[in-house]
Amino acid sequence: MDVRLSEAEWEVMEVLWASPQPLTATDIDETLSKGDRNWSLATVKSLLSRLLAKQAVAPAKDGRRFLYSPAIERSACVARESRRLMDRLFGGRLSPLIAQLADDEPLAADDVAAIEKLLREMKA
Amino acid sequence: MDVRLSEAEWEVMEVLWASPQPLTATDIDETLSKGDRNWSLATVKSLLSRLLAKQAVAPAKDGRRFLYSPAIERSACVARESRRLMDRLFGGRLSPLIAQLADDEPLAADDVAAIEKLLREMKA
DNA sequence: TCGCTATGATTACACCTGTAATCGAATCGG
DNA sequence: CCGATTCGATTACAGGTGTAATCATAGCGA
Repeated sequence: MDVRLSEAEWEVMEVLWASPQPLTATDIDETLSKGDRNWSLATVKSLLSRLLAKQAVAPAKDGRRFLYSPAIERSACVARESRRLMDRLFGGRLSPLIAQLADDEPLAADDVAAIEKLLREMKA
Repeated sequence: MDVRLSEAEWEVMEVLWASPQPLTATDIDETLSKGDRNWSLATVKSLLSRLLAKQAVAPAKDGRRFLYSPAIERSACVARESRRLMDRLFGGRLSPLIAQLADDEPLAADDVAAIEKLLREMKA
């Protein structure tokens, strides 16, 4: 349940999360090759093995091969990572995080609007 | 310049960043022992060696031992880590990050107020 | 002066990570 | 039916990480 993903494992999970269908190792490799990642198929299979070991993906036998689908939710993983960072670097407060990021690079106008909307909804 | 810190290294750096004075390895070990971290002095010294190797801390000889002070800025490290996470998990947008964290656990009222203030200042 | 102690340096070592090669079995094409 | 291909599984291997023991040495206390 408490799964920690390495960065390379994340990349594989992102492909699975983005797909409505279970995928084969080859599918995943091809999708990744279209991005900036250019791993060998063997590498992708290694990562899948590790993800299987930590039960982050679920295998379904399809003849001689496997179809893989995510066994954990992206939102849960994202929540855990975000919270870790916020706790570790900002003492669990959100506003310094925002200040930091906004200071680093000005926010897009629609991003600001989205945040304001969030705050309004939160109060309701 | 482009320093990546491991989590254990971060803990050591936090102690140095929090101190107005350079510290000895023993000082750092004692400070950490007061927290939840309970490393042996040897461990702290190992971490200091690694931080020296990546030039994240600066040593000043003080007789037979060293006084250590940070050689990189906390804000720069924090900015880099925050941005990495935002890019990796939220496509570089801030609002989904906030939505995620707020959804995960309601924000403190004063945190909300701080964010509103930030937004107002940003527009000015 | 001489052993004890504190200190940085060196070495250790298991586990994680990125990145893959290889192996053995299954299958497909001919 | 046989060789080529395709899979998953196993193994590899260097570099990072957490955690520390050990070593050499320089000074402190008696």
